[in-house]
Amino acid sequence: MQAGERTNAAGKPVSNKILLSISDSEYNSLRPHLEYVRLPNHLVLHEGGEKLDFVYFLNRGLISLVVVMKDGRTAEAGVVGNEGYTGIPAIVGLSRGPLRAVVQVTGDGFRVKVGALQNTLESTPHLQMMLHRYAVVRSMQVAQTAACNRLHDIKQRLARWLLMTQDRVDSGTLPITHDFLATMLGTDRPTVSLAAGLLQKKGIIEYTRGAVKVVNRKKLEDSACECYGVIRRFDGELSLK
Amino acid sequence: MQAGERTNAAGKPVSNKILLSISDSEYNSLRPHLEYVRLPNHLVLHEGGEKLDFVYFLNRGLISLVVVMKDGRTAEAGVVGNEGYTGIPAIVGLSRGPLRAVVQVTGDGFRVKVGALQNTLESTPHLQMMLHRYAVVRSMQVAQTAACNRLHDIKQRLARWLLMTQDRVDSGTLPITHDFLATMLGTDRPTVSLAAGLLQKKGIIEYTRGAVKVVNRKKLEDSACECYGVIRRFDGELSLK
DNA sequence: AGGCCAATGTAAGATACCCTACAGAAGCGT
DNA sequence: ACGCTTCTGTAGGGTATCTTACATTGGCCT
Repeated sequence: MQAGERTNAAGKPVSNKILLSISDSEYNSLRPHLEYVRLPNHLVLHEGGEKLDFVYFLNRGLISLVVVMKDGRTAEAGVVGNEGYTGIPAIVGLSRGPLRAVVQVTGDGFRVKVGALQNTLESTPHLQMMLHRYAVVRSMQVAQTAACNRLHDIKQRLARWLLMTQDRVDSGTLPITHDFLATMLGTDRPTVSLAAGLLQKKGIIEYTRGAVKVVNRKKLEDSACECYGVIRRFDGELSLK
Repeated sequence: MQAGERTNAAGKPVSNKILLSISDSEYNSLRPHLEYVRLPNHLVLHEGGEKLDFVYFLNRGLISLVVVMKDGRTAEAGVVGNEGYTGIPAIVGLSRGPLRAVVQVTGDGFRVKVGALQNTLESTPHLQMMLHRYAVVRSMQVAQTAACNRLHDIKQRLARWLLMTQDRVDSGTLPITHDFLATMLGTDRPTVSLAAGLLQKKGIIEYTRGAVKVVNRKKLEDSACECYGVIRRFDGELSLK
């Protein structure tokens, strides 16, 4: 193990940015409670409205936060990568969260029981601040998404979504079906197929069954709305100070 | 002054729920920094992207939080009433916020310089927790709005918006123009006029120049999407614990 | 190879919404 | 009363999207 690397009690290495940003002593308070977890595609970490049992700190991969309406229609409200964690309501003492958290890109991370985290937080002010700050920054991202959902068309939103996702994946290929995209983008499958088909015709992406490959990143950025850049810049706020 | 009432240093009474919820000692720490302010319609408390100088605690009225795109189009991402405050980013040390905060319903409240609040917070853990909890709850509301903007049509959203606004106003009449509604709902004015005209034909609302009156609250609720109830219930989380 | 299921292509009709333009009406000041 | 400004009514064309339906394809299992 190299100097500066962190692991949990079982020796699993940490690459979550929040866990890496705190002091040794604060990290050691939390360390015994970190349980390593693999996060396979489409795993639901939390169902909207249910009790929050765990908070998840991601090492790799991507989690989608999704609002589910009564009729089953869905729309993504935000995403979480290794800069953050899921289960924000738990850190202010709320036992339930309204959003579905689902793995969008396979990865791994650590989970902590809500009670254990709450106990730990009393003696780890810096960690507490980082968790609160992340909550605020993500709220900004959600706000931008709210406006984007209203003001930008499906082609722009699809491009934005692909960019945001690709930023969290090592390879250039994303394991995604049109159907899944539809639930994220809050539309239906044919509409996604149509928009994706246009991007493909322009040589910006290529896709086969269940896999999208970004061919021309530059052009994809040109196809996206300003929201991609705006949201990306919010992430920068996390490393300030 | 009755027992249990609170005032600022100048004797102005407090009806903001957060300021009323904290202990005497914590309130007294903050009290010297509370400056009473009137909040007339359409006053912009904060422009998106600019420096956050003040945090505002509302007594009465309503503040809209609006995302402004580069081309000038806008959409509302959330609202603040006397249950909350504006300037959330400041409480986690961020100096700028992305949202425009504009007075939607005339009211009043108190403002505190960001620096003074940050200093005070170090010795007021309960206030700190209330501020953080409110930030999280509002984030839930914004997430619901994000999905609502995508999945529900203009009639439902208009009804929801009128309900949410009426909840913060004493009278049944809201001083609002269609044009202003359009910037909130992220659409154009004729679309608002059309939707409002339908509600009026059904005898649910009545309006004249710049004023909307809710005639049949019950039917208005039936016209709104589920998001009204969902968001309302989130507010309930603030009084728990 | 054959069969099956999931994923994608596509199309036609319906609808909602945007955009632009203009007319009418209400308030306000002089 | 007059004119100005702001607000609202409305219309018509264009576009994006939803809805539904069906055909086709690719991959996987046996």
